[in-house]
Amino acid sequence: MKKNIQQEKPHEHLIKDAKKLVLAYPKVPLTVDCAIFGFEESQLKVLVIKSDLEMYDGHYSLLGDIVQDNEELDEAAYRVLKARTGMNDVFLDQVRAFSHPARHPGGRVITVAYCSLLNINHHQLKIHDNELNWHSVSTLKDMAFDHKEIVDECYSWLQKRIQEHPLGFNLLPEKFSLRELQNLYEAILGVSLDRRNFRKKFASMDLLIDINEMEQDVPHRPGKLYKFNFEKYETSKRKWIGIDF
Amino acid sequence: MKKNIQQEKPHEHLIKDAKKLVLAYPKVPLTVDCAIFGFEESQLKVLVIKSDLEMYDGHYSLLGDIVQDNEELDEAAYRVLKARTGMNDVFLDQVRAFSHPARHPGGRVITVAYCSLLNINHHQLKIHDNELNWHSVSTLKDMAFDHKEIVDECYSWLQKRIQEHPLGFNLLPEKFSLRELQNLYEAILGVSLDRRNFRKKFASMDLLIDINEMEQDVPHRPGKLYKFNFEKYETSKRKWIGIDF
DNA sequence: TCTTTTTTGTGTAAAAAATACACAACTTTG
DNA sequence: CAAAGTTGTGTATTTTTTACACAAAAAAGA
Repeated sequence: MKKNIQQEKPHEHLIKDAKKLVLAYPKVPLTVDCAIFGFEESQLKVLVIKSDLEMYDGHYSLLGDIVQDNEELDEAAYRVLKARTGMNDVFLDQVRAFSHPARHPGGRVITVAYCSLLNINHHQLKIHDNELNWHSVSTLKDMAFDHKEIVDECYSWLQKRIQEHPLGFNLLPEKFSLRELQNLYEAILGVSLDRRNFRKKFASMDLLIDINEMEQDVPHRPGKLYKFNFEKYETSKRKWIGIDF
Repeated sequence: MKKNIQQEKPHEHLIKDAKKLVLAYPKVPLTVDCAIFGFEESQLKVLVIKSDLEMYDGHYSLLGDIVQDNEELDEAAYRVLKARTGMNDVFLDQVRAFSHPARHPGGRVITVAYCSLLNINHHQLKIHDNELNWHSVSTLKDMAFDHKEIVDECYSWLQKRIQEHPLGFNLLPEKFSLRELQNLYEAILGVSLDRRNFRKKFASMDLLIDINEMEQDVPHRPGKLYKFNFEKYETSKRKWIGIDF
């Protein structure tokens, strides 16, 4: 009863013209939105701009733009970032796509959210624009579109990420004190941490370079300054195996 | 020198017609692709189908489809999943968007990748189609489009996720033995784990329900069967705070 | 210049978690 | 009934995490 006649390569069903196929696909408008975080006065801030849609008058929105033809999503996000901050070499990572059909009042627009981290005090950064400003993440509300949801998700993403990867250093100046570093972690995670254990933890990682400089112009005893050893980190990333939930 | 005249509400720049705005946006074809994982014979498998594009003749691709008008991405992914597996209540989560302009030979198509986990032996699941089959993840190569990259990324995502969340149970039958559970973790993480420590770990979590049944039809001493206590897990999710990289 | 305030910098003890490791009992198979 | 393969369990060691206190340094203000 074995059937030996195998119907190999049923060529009759194969599509020859891929271009024609794609031309028939429905298309949707696609944007990127960037949650650009900064750290100032021991607070996590996010860069927002007044919405230019009348129905969202007075509400803030994230920086975003249309994705251009033949532009990668990462490129588009980076373009938005560069256009508004003038900065290069900024940390940027995709978080996820948001696709609720009613998320944009003008009709269906799908957006891909990006999370970006930068040092607010960087010299290249010039937020002259009155409409553009740093807003404390904790007091943010009433944003345009679904941007509050996007910020919330990017913030959660950041909270998790910062515990597992050395992202936080993107928010600090190149040289920083252990107190600044701890303030950063406390602000982002929303917890207070034991100072001695915090320092011990970073000491045991051995990824901070003591540059033998002290803080300047602080209204108290200055602390030592450190740099993060990105090079060592890159070469010694360890893979953690464990089960914990 | 203080300027008191504030230009409040520059209404002249606000956009009234959001619909008109969106109509002017460029549009792109958008798809979803699902990396549907299953676990069989102590191996992680992924559901693949022969590509229907002539230029990818003989190559496998993931299951995917166009995102329809007014369809959410999650919906579209779920629709793909349901159409091919007939299954409901399947684990599904967005991984990320892939947007390389040359990723599709027919022109620009952006895709959003989803990761799905299901029990291969589930009774509703019927992979009759000759062209559709379970392929071992470890031996997968030469896929159509950028689907190998997508699978790799979904697999990495899964490896990380399974250590922090109880996803793995979606790949097992409702009742499973500790050996099956350990085989699953070992296969996905690609490591071997100490049996006693593995069991101790799960015992200490106290999330497995001993249902007082034994394995049937195994060619050796049968082990106890357990269920995962999803209810308890949901109510007792703990937030872990720590720094480790 | 002296006192107050604030912050830096450090160590140890206890608890918890992770790791390494071995043996007896059970079930099936032949 | 012997052999093979697997289940189920405990303890000792090491590592990691946590909790906790005090002296010294610098700045600010009197």
